[in-house]
Amino acid sequence: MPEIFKKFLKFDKMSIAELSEQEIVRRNSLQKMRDIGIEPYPAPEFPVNVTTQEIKDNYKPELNNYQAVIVAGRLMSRRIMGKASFAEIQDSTGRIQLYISRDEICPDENKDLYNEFFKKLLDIGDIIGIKGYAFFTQMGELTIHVKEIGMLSKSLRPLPIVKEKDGQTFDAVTDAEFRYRQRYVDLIVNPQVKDTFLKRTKIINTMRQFFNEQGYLEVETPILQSIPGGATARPFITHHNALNIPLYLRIANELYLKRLIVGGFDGVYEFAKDFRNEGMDRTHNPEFTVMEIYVAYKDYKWMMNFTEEMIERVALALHGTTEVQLGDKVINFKRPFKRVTMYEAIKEHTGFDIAGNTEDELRDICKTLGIETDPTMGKGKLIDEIFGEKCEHNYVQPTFIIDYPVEMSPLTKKHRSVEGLTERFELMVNGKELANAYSELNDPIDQRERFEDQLRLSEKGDDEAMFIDQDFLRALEYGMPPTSGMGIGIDRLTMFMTNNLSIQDVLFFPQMKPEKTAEAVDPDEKFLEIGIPAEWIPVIRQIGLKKVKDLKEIKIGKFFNDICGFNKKNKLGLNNPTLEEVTKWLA
RNA sequence: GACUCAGUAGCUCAGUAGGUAGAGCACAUCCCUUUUAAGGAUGGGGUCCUGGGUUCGAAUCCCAGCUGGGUCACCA
Repeated sequence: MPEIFKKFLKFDKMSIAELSEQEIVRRNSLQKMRDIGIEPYPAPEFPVNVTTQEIKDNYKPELNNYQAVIVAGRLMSRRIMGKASFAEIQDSTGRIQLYISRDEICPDENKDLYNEFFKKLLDIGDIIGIKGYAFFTQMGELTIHVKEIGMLSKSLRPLPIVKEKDGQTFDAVTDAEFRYRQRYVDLIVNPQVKDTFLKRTKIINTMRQFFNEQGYLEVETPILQSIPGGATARPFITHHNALNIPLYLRIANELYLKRLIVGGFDGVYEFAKDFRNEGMDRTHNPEFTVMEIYVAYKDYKWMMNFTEEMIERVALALHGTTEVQLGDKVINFKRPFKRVTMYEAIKEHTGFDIAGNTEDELRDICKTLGIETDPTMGKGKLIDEIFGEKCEHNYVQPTFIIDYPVEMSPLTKKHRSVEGLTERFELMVNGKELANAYSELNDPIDQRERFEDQLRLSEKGDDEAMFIDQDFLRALEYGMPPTSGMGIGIDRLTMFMTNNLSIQDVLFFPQMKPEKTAEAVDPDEKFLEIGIPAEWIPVIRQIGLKKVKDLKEIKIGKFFNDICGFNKKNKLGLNNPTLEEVTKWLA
């Protein structure tokens, strides 16, 4: 029997033809463990009493502490030297070395636990539990001297092997597709990935604590909305069967939070997943996290102070300093942040003072600056274009851009002193918008007119103009106190705070195209039924024909060539069938 | 959506003016009681992303597609 087929014959499960050599070895080990009485997936709890990090932080030989530790983790490397071995396990806090001596874990005559279980049946990636004591090796490495070792979970798939020495990493898994589709593997083998996500949670916890200290209330509002309001974006649409109505995944939660301010809360906030059916790139994922907060009796100037205090606090909580590395730049989140009006920004970066300019004048300015326009653009849109093209990218250090044109801000209160503007700010960091805030529009008549303006835009073909939310207007008509609200992109904030330039690196599971699922494989019997000799079945599977049905769709000549070619190429030594025989198989 | 780069062993990657597919780690077998990214020896493992085309011959050249990355466009 040719070597190549031995692995296929050990199993008769239908999927076995798909397995790599190493996966087959591991499945064999799994069975052998059971044969010698070791359950590879035991049920009882395993009473861990310490983490590897705690031992590293606190072990002192002179104190003689950590002499009865119980730790559990994933086996990450192994160096076997006869009757003694070194290995590393990794728990949620890091890695630690193990020292295992044959005669200590096998005090009796039977040395199977060491010779069979540890040396042969255990694999890198298996999850084990150990009992032992801490000590330093002659090389000065903190190590656990193992007294007992036990199986907690068998790993059937080989992990990528990543090695490291003196901070230098070897053979790191860098393939983006692999890392995002199998984030669980990324987390196991790339420690800095875990760190990013720990920081992400710390950012959220710091913000939450900041809000709660001031007595603001964390709330939840609907994700399924019948009118997707509060922002301009294309929504995802779904359908509710019982009500037989379309529902939309929220693009924002603004209008619901304001309803709660109407209802009498002084401050409400929500960490919210929003969904937008638009393009994906380094800074956009279809679902993303936003924190929105609304505080009664405040205005946007108060909110600027509040926002910079919050962000400075986050930076300090994470880094102990306000200076944060981002790519080749250092961003300083020390408050106060610079404040620049939109008109000042445009004047500074283009030389044009556009205050009081008409739409036609703005259009001419755009032409001079080389900015493309189209006739549907109104005054606000033109100003927004100029800012976006010529100014935005210049604001690397945190800067509040304030006082936006009214046309771009349908939910914002009109400016207290300047005609045509609103009381709005955006916080720019590294040339990107990080936060957006207003003095909220609470005049229900003005709000209705703004919605109607949006409706007209929609009728002109702008598919992103806002819908009119009649219930929201009804709420405003009961009276909403003067309120300031702010929204901040948590994914972007995390990118800035963790020095990641892609949103995919701050989301555990970024959106990907679905993987093609491997086709099921017909079992041997199906192939035998149509007269194919057993020794040819693996060959047929290897050339990509997984099902008997596939054989009906292939040309006989190609099939004949392929299987004989495979036989020759791999030196299987099989006797090639005749063309007549093959024709019968496929008949 | 446009342009562009990439896809070779479980992982990281070589490779060829078209001519039998390579390394390191991992894996298997054997030797070794304090090793350090990797002790020594031997060995197994590939639909070179998929499908067409050119050719005596394609992993390599051409076309199309799939998946991913980057840039741009669109968009908060």
